Amino acid sequence: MLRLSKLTDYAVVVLVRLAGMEGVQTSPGIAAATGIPEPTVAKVLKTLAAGDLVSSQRGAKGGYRLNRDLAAIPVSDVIAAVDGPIALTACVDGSASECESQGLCPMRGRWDPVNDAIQSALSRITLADMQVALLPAFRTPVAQVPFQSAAE
Amino acid sequence: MLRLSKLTDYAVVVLVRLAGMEGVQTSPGIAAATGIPEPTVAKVLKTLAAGDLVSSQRGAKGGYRLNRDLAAIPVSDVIAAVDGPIALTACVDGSASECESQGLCPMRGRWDPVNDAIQSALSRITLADMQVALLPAFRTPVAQVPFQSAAE
DNA sequence: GTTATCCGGACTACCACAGTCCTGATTGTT
DNA sequence: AACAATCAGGACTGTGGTAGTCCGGATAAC
Repeated sequence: MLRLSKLTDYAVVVLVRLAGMEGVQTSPGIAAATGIPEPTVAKVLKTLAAGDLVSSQRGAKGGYRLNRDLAAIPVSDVIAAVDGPIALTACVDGSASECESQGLCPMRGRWDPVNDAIQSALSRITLADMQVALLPAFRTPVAQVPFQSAAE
Repeated sequence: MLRLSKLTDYAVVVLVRLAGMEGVQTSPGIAAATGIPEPTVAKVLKTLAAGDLVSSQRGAKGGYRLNRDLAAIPVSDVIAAVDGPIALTACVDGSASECESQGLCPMRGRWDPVNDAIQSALSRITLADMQVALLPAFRTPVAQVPFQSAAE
């Protein structure tokens, strides 16, 4: 299923929100704006800060600020920051230390072309691309909106 | 991390092995040849049979046979057969039933372009491509095993 | 000094996957 | 006809990672 962590999705939402405002924004503020629970938002932001996607400012009146423009952030960067390096299988690159029986370990550099293809595909899609898909559905008041099955 | 299930990797190994022989092959035989535990091989083969990638023949002298050539099997098909439909997030396609608050569900059709890009990339890589990366490493130890089923 | 905020962990509950096993159904062989 | 070999389709359990929360400490504005 190629599962992608929910945190990564949250990260995209948070980053887009971060891009929409001027100054720094606080975790609680973003949480309120996005509907994502505050502790989770905080966790995501900390992760993104560690990945150099956002900058943080401590203390009162502190908050987070986007480092680059949305168009300069490929999805692969977000995934790498939140979920770690993009790799389909356990032992792909450097972690080829203990692959059971070294000789016939089924996993080899075999998935490398696949990894590369995915990495390449994800590098070409930026958050700006995802933002446009987000806009029509977003911005709608949380209230009302019985069932706006927009996507698809 | 875009984790891919181990079963999918096993599936590739099994399929490549299946392509290397002429007649039908049994689960125990493939298990011995690949080093993958027998029950796991059986499970993978059953899954692959359900996905129409291999055909099965019951009874004594039964076994499995590859349906298409390796070059005609894109990786995406294997992943879809083993891990289910390729989708990065939980609610992408039909499962848009209960996305928490319907109004501001962060996940939308937003990841669709990403999904499409990955799907497209995976469709262009076939098992034949992965086989070449496998060959040099394979063929080594554990050979010797005379798993030659009785008559052949 | 007080307050608001980020930092960096530790921590728990849960769910999907990995792997095994069991009971049938099918088919060739004796 | 009985037997043996094989696949079919489950159920089942242990483990690992993810999701989500929370706490004490550091930093900076007022």
